[in-house]
Amino acid sequence: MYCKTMAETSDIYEKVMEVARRRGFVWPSSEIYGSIAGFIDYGPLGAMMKRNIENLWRSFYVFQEGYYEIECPTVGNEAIFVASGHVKEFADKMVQCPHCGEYLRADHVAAENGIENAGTLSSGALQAVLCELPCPACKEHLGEAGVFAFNLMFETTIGPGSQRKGYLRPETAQGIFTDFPRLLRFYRDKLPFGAVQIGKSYRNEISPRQGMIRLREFSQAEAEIFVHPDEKDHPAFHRYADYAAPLLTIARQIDNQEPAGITMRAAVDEGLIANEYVAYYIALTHQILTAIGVDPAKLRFRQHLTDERAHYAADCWDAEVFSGRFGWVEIVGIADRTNYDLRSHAGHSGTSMTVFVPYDEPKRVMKRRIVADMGVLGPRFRGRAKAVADALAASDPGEGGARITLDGEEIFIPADLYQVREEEVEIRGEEVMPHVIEPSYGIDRMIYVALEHSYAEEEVDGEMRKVLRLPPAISPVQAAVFPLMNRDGLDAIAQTIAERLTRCRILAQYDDSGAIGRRYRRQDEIGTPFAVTVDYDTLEDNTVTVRDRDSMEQVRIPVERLPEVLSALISGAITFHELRA
RNA sequence: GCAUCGAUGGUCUAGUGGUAUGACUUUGGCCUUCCAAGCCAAUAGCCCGGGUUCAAUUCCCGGUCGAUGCACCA
Repeated sequence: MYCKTMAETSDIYEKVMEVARRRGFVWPSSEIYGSIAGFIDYGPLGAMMKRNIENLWRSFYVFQEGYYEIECPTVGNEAIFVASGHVKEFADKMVQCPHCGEYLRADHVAAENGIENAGTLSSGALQAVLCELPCPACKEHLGEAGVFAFNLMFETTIGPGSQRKGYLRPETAQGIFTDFPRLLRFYRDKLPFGAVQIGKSYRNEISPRQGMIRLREFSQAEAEIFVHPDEKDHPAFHRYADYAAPLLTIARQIDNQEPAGITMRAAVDEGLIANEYVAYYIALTHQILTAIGVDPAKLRFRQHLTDERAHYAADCWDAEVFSGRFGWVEIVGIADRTNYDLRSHAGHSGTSMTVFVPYDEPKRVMKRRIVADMGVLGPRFRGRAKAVADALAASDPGEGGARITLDGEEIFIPADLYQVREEEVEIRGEEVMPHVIEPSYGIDRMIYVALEHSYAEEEVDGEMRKVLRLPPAISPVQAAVFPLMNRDGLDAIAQTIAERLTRCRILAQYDDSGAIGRRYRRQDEIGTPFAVTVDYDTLEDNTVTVRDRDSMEQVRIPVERLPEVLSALISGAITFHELRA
């Protein structure tokens, strides 16, 4: 009865999650009261690994790129999300069939019945259309079933009396946009600049059934980079110009082709990627994802199809990682969002969201000014005189006078009530509304794919060895320290070594329980890259063995060199193989 | 959200209208000079709520979580 292929594909997920649960990476949240789908706890090792991944991300975006991190509340007032479009757009119009109780997407039912532009109809219009249509489940007429919006944002109220509506943010980005004027000051009024935020976001998913992949509370790492709309060349593009990444362009998707490895320079030159900024962050993302242990052979960058991408976006690429369980999973979205967000917030808030960009040389232009004769206008228009003068200034006067419109009333102003002056004005620059380049990372998904891709089973002496081949930089524990025997003072030496390593900020775990082989296996399973063993030779010459998780090979080094050697191994400054040589 | 199926120590599992099998793990002890060795012992379990019944882990209903299909996925 059960589909065998499904059982096989879910294998890797089951295995990874079994280890993750048992060893303290990921747990169902509030398990003792019954967990709720879409919420997870990170256990001790998971929380450590998550922090390591976030720090690796920081090392790129904050340290390399110089985009400072900010931290905004997860609860935002309604106005933010009205402006961002989430209140209106981040919702599905739904209808419940009065006969069978089925929940349906109202616009989909309409579209299936040949209604044009069903997706753009208002709730009221949909309601009218749906009355006569049959429920796709039970075929009865939907009748007066009410169309309601199911918004994916969690709603809350702020303050006593619950007067004020708030939402849990569905993305961290809005906090950066709403701080734009402050950030602009912070970066001393110059483009380009960027800000990043790592934090929780919330989406009340209808049916989150994909474990760690689709969560209702999840962590994002987002960067918003504000650039001049006409200057989308990245100042450090040379860093990734020759970096090749597998690109699944729109054309290749239409032709059903595989992604092609292509350098960023070529991709921009050939117009495959909209600009250097987008290309730059595609390459940087490739670097980050492979650094956390994603298999490069299972990584691709897929360009959003024209109808898939938001109408305001100039270009959008998803970093997709292949999961044995979920297929190609979107991990990162990299979009050129143009000035959509800033324009929207400027409009709704009335706050200027522009940057004054001075010209190299101030421009002198002849400008025609229309100056009203207030001495006459004042008495004639009284309270409206100022408005008339302003309208006049913006008008285009004809021969005998100017026609202006004020409060819907057309007024003719004779030419003798104003002067037209041709003046030379100096223009020092212009107000520019920046465009936004947005790389947006799903941290939880990064953690899952890092675990899945690093999970390995191999046979050693007839026994199965489970090992997480995590890159040392993201392994929750970086070194294990064992006494070969739990006696003859070996244990005391090993404990001293473990303490010394932790003082050097290498997270080391001491373990003297059970046979040495068992202890190696325990650490293999949680991805600890290196294990130090104190043996009887240590008593003679003060050397210990360092064992490499992946090759299970060992090398002897003096105890005093341990912090230095392990640090180099963990940072990748040297490889274990080079150490052995 | 609907439909089908499932849920037994930490993990994987056997089984049952009369409180539960085995293995692994874990802890303590013995042993052990580098990859889950051996011996002894201990800890620990029937998803939650209601119903039927003298008695429910088992049967029924509802819920939660998970798998699958449909729907959904800004």
